[in-house]
Amino acid sequence: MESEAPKINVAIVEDHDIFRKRLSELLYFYKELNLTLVADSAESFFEKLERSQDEEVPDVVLMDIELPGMNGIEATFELKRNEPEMDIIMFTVFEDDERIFDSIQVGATGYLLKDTPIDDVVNAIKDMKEGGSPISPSIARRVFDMMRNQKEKADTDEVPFNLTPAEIKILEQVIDGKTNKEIAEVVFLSPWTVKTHIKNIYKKMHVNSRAAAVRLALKRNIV
Amino acid sequence: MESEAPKINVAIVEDHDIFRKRLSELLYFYKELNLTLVADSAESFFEKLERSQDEEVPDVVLMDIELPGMNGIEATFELKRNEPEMDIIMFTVFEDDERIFDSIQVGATGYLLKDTPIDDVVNAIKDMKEGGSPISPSIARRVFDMMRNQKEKADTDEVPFNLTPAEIKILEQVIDGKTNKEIAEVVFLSPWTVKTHIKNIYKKMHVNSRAAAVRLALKRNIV
DNA sequence: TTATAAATCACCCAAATGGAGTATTTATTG
DNA sequence: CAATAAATACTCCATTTGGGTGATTTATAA
Repeated sequence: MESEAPKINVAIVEDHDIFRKRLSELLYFYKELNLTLVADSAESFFEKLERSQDEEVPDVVLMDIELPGMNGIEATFELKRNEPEMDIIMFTVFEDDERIFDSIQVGATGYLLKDTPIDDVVNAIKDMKEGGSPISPSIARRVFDMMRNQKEKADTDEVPFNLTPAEIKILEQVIDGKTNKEIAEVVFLSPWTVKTHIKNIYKKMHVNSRAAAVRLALKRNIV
Repeated sequence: MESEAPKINVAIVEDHDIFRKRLSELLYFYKELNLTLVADSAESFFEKLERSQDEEVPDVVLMDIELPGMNGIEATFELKRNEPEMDIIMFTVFEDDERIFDSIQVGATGYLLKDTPIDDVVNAIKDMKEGGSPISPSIARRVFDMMRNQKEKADTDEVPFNLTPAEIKILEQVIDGKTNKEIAEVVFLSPWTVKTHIKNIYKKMHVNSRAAAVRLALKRNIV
């Protein structure tokens, strides 16, 4: 009965040197885990992720929210776009509704405060791999509150993607089922420019196909 | 002042031998027209259309509704799908609401009874090329009536595409922005089957891209 | 029983798409 | 003035689509 379950690959993204080191050291003691990737910024995390071997790709990411450059929520947004199956725990000292709500929106699986004991963090990681969503109790309370009056939040969310006027114009054409070339003729732009706009639209809307963009745009009447 | 305007290319689709011949002969006398394509069925019409040179492609089609095999309304539906700029006059001896309504729906530009004098037919053709929609008076009356209580008709139209259960299932996946391959995995089918279904969906929905299909499906909540 | 519709799988090919870069110009705003 | 956002244009490349054709199986209706 050596290792029944495979080790869980864990990554840490944390800019605070002392906290990062301490967390790394502590996690080494847990044989169920395999610390494969440690970064001090979202940017370096993505770089390292690209270069990592298959067997080193993290299953779980402990993501600090307050990061220099790209913050943890943006990073999670990007990460879930490309690696939807990766579980991400947001780590923060703050517990404001905005951050909690946004984190959930962008696809975080868990949300822990930084004062969570290391044992609980490890349990959280294991819980997640079994389909759970570990959340610090104080955070959970906030989440429940938000759930109760989700209406306002939902309304706030109706002002979603900050599409520029040019992008909206092109998105409308996409919704009409036009090809890039056809759109280019309508708006008097080069097809390449149209393509660039569409790529930017995809990034902002968090999709990667016309069909998905149309669906989202109609759902949140951007039309 | 020879030929100010270019000749209008005209096609005839009519299975009744005598009527077709007579119409062809009469049209020859009109120098504004250029009879380039005469067929006795929708099928042969499409065949000939494919093989016709650029300068022979009809601008206007005189389409009989009562045809053996594919009827004139279906043929118009198909034709407008591929040649939206082509003007089609429906020709028939009947004047029932169903046929009139369907003809308009599939994109016919004009609707004439077969007893229309040849001069009027020629005028109808010229009218159409100037943006008009020639309609026999008795037909026009019916159309106006339909306009007045369009509500019922519109409701009837809300049950539009007879998609099969399998097709609906796949359309839902398309709406979710999935690729054919991804859909194939979800529904346990080969990607080729998925593709076949999607092609059939397009035909039924009268579209030719995922974006357009999604838009239509959402507009008429097929979801 | 013979059409007919539905569902399934397959191949070919041209066109369109999505993704990742690079680069210039023009506002706008701190 | 420098930094930033927006708009514009272009290249390369792999993947996906859309369209055409053809074929088999099953079920249902004429």
